[in-house]
Amino acid sequence: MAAPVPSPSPRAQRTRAALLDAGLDLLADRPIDAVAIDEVVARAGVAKGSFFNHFADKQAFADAISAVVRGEIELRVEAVNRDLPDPLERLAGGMIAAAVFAQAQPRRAAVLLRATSRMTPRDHPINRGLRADLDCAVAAGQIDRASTEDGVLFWLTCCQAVLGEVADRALPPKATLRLVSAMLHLGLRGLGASAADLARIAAPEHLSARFAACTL
Amino acid sequence: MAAPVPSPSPRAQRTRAALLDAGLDLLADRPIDAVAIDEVVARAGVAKGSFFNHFADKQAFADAISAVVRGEIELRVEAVNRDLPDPLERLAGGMIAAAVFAQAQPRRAAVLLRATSRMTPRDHPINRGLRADLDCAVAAGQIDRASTEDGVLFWLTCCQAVLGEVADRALPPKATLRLVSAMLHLGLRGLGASAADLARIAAPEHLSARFAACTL
DNA sequence: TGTACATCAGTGAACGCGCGTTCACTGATGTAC
DNA sequence: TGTACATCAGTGAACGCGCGTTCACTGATGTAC
Repeated sequence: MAAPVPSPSPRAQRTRAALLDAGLDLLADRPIDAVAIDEVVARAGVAKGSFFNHFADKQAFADAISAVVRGEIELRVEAVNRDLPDPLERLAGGMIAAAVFAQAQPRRAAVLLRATSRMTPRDHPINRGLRADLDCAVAAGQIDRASTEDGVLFWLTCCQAVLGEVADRALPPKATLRLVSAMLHLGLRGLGASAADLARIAAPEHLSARFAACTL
Repeated sequence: MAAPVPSPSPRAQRTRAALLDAGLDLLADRPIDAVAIDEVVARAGVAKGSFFNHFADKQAFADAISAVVRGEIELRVEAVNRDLPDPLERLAGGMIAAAVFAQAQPRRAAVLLRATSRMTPRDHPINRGLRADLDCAVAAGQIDRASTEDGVLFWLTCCQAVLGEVADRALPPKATLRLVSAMLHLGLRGLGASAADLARIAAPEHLSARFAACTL
């Protein structure tokens, strides 16, 4: 039997959302240890005790907030890659999603950049997809046969650099597009993509369209 | 007149060094906010009051520690690049230094990775050198003409990925060399280096020699 | 639809301890003569 | 070289407040009949 999921009441949902919103804002500027629960509840407009109705402790709260932001990015990755089978385009989609998110929500991106420093462990779902796309691109002869592990590290790193750069410098849309185009060139060429693929995937007009497909 | 620098007494130097050592060890595992000054002084074997003889406050202490580690890496970069004029070799040298350091001192590398998350601001000396090498490589026709800014971001990011990977996974020397060779391929090719330059610079025997030149 | 009761979520006062910072004092190091 | 004095650095007890966590109570929401 499916456990009778005790879906939380609307009131509880509102309180939880208010706490998460407050936390998202506060964690954009400071690490979790420098944020007092008093601040969180004050900003959320709820009593201090309510905090512990929703989160076991401070760390659980921080984890929940990271999960929220990661989830938002993953949604964008799915959106921008929907129905695109070309593995190189899918790799590009990850970077595009990171960039669009950082541009639209620089403060939320900052939260993620601060969270546990380095991104996602080896076999996180987000990396599983990335690895699959890399393997697929190798199989299709679009990029060099090289260690997939190294490729994952390399590509994730490039995407993270874009996320950080756009969020830190609060780049406007135009500059964001420029940066993504440049980083796609650097990154995909590093993987061994052909000049033709590069020109196609990093072309500004093409990117523009993909950026648009990335909104929720 | 040069100010009569009041060079600290040997006793003071010893105390300061003990505090820094203790901090280096503790900050490898936890962020500064999660490290109590009591722990630092206990490990250093000095009285709590001494801490404030040497550091204005906790944050100044954390900054000093970051500076120590950054300095150690910079020394290795200088060592490995000494008398090497080829800009591509010098770019590789930065990555090699990061890798060797992370391999020899994974805990110190962890301190740096945790410190203020993203690396060094735009015009930090370490980046100035990197930018010069990039410009130089472009001028020599070894890599593509592209935005130097993007190149700095890209290369720094690759080096940081290597630092993190080697330190986090505590890679042994062999695996470290393998990773550096792979990341040099990915990174330098991304910048547009020729196949010949790549083969020369990332060759394992050549790298081995450079690794050896990187000790202090 | 109305009433009684059970459960769920919110409230804010209270607690207590951990930790950064201060300070008066002591001992060591260095300097002048 | 020896003595007196000044400065520098170390010491650890004391302080006090900030903050995470608890808890008894209240009000709201949902359910049974």
